[in-house]
Amino acid sequence: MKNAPDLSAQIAKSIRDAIVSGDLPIDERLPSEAELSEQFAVSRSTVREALKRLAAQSLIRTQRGATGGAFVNRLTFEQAYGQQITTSALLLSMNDVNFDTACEARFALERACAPLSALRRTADHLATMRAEITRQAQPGLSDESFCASDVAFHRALVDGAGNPVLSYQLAGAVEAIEPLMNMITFTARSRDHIVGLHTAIADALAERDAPRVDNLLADLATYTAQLGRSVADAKKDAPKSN
Amino acid sequence: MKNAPDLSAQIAKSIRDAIVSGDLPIDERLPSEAELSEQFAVSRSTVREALKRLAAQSLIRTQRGATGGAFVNRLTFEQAYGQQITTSALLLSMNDVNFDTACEARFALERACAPLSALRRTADHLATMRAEITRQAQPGLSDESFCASDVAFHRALVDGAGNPVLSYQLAGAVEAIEPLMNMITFTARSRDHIVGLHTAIADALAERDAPRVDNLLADLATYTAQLGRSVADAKKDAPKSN
DNA sequence: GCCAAACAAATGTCAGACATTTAAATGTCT
DNA sequence: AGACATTTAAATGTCTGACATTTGTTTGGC
Repeated sequence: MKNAPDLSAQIAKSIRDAIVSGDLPIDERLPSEAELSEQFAVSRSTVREALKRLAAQSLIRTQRGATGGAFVNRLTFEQAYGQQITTSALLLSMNDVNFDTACEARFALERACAPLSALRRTADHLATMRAEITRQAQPGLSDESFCASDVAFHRALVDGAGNPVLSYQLAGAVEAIEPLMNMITFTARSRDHIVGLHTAIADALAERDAPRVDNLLADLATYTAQLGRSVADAKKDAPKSN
Repeated sequence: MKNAPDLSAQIAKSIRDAIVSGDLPIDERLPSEAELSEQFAVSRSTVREALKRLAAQSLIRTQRGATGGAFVNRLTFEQAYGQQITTSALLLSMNDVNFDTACEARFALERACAPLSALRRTADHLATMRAEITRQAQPGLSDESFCASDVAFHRALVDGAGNPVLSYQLAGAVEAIEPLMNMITFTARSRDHIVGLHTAIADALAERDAPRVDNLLADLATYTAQLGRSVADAKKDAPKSN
């Protein structure tokens, strides 16, 4: 019944627990690989594999040299963002999550930020949003760049809420959808529509008009879902041109 | 300028990119460690360290034996939940995120789910919620168990939205706050109040009354934030009894 | 045809060596 | 004494080769 995990996994778990429980405080140096291999009564390679596992989760960082070693790493919001985004993107693509579902989740969460963002957004956030809107309106822009700018716009909106935890949680929802959106071809007309909504959202945020932001986001959600559906339909009509 | 990363990190990145880009499809077998070490012109240990990194991210799984090897792993929602929760919990504790901030994020996101949950919740979700309410009302319950039940209640609410992506994103927000909530002492009166709100929320969901759910969640958010603040104040008055 | 034994291929583990990096200790010159 | 160069030591990074273990496949005997 028990599926005995590898030694390296066991050791990684042991150290991970010590970190999570706060037993090993931030920036604390772990014993050297040689010492760990003695403590756990395994070879150095096994210890190293365990440490690499922890490093992959950003739980530790390693330094070479005389005063080097493995140190408990303070997980920064930046690092957590990165992990969140890759995990989310992978989750979506590997489980064939349809655009509708991802879109619904994204806009539901984003609307949750809207009131706070209307309250707290700074001039900086507004400036970022307007800059992205300008980029989005440029004629020669590729679909990919358009999507990237879209993400940046929404990131600014979310960051405007001034709550780093919220920004972190939203990172996955907002960014992971980008690959899915990249499959959409944005016509000039649809771009116009989106840019119009973005402008209206920025204006409403400028006036700190939370309800209007909410309404506009709802409109944008509906419109985006429509775009996605039209792509899905087109695919159904002409399947596998390969 | 260039901070050359370790070979094992480079190789991990290389393989990770191949997986993320879809170049290596799900359940595809990677070359054996010996073959990889030839391809990348490094030793087997280095390859193994790279593979352990990927395993720590649930990107691959390994099997021993004749037809064994490393396989591209389908990231399940379950696995992603787990990663999300540990990362979120660590992020909060390591960055001394205050209760207010985490609480605000949590309830903002949860309120985003409310309308969808009112629309789609099944009898099952309601039953789970009512069962947790019953548990929460038991007199002898420890604070820890009370918190755990609280989390379960809110998980059911979120799951009621019937959007797995939403559930995934919320997992971090809802569960990671548990350690912070565990620092609160729940008096009989505060438990009564919370149980009352939970009951009202379940009732409103039963009637699919989205606006009422939203209002009640707002009340709960306010009340929870108050509780947290009182704990923080008490700490400020009597610092470091140690 | 079936069962057991041998085989083969893969990961898991170990031991020891050497390479590289880095900070600290030491030595030397002014 | 202070500045600079050199040596040293400790740690991680990498390589090599071996053996252990697991597991599917093949083979052989009946």
